[in-house]
Amino acid sequence: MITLVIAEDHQSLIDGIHLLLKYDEEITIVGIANDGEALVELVAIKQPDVVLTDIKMPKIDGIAATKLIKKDFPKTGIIAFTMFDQEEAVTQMVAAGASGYLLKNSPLEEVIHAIKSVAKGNLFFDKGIDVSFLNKQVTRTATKSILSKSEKEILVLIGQGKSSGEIASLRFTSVSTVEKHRKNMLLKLGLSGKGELLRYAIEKKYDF
Amino acid sequence: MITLVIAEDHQSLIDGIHLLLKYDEEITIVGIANDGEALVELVAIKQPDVVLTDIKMPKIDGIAATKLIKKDFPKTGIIAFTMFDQEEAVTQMVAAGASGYLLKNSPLEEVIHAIKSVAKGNLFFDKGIDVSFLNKQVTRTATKSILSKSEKEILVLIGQGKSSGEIASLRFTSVSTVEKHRKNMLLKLGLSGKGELLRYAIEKKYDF
DNA sequence: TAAAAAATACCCTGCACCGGGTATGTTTTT
DNA sequence: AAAAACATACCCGGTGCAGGGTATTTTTTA
Repeated sequence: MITLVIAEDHQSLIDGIHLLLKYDEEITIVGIANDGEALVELVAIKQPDVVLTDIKMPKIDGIAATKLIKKDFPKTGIIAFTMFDQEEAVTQMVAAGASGYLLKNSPLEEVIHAIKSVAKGNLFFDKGIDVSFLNKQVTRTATKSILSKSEKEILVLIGQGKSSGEIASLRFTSVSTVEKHRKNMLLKLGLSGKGELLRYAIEKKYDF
Repeated sequence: MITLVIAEDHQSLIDGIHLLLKYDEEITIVGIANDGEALVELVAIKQPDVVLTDIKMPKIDGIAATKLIKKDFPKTGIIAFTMFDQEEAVTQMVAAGASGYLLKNSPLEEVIHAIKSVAKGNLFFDKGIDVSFLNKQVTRTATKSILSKSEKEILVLIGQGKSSGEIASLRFTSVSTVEKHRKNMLLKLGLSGKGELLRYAIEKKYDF
């Protein structure tokens, strides 16, 4: 018997999975959460074999929730169930400790395959996912640079529509510093042009 | 017997609805589309009683598809099934001719209620929807200004990260004209500031 | 057909951001 | 302890866009 906890903010999809697993002998749903915070608490109580979770969720997103769960319950198998097939989302979920990645535009039966596969300790990736870059991850670990703490803070503020001047005031630094961080981010992210940082900030925020 | 066509780009949700309606005596699914274009074609062939459609879809979005369907088959009941509860999305769907509006974070059983209700000729709105503004629509019709054709085209290009110069080349007009349209849009939309048009363009594009 | 709206195009000012540097102190990693 | 990364702060030049106008032609609506 495989025990399962689902985290997903669309009740309709949860109901669909419920119907699907209703007559399945192997899998039992032992809990449902509508946001990341509830998920982490629920896992601590129920300690399920497998967790199926969305990435974009209220309060805590799926990536952060996965990290928290894996820290306390490393043997829990976690499957991401989302509509985003972007490389970065997959990479971050895998880095957080996920064992599987499912797309919402795949048939619902895939959910069963994924759960059973992950419960056995295997990995499961949707066929729509390009896993080739997971090798690159090793290479990338060196280049993993991504953004520093200050840069991330500034990026969030940019996403909120703040100007460099406003950001400088909020962070008690000079405008020069903020602009320097902006330029460094553009370099790191391989972007160029006036609005591209704002675009990046908005899209990242909205995606997961 | 109620005949139903579903349009939705997430196969998993379609499968869920399928399971739900499998043993329902009243409703039969006569077709499924994964994008707006396929939906319009399918409706012309099957002429269903009710259509359940997402708003955000490839090729043609749900709003445009609804208008096309209503033009040729006005007696078809159309229900929007989406995760957006924003006033503008609801208003536009209703203006396009939709008879119902369901949210994806509602229980799946609501789908049955909505379909049966709309099949009888009634309207059905999810309880999560604030319908109070639907009265305002009358008032708004005068102020319906929204954006003109050229303005919308330019807004889409802005959302794609194009600069005013690039947009001018693409549209074979002068930069002055593009900038004039930008300023008019800022006024119409009540926005101000450097990145706000880009932000608006990106958020609208992602929402529906 | 007259009036309103949209599309076209230009003027000027000013500012926020980009692209390229340089520099220095701190923190983190090796 | 040495090297690398980060955070801080400044310089200059250039440009794209906002904010404020004005004006003409075409299209749409009343």
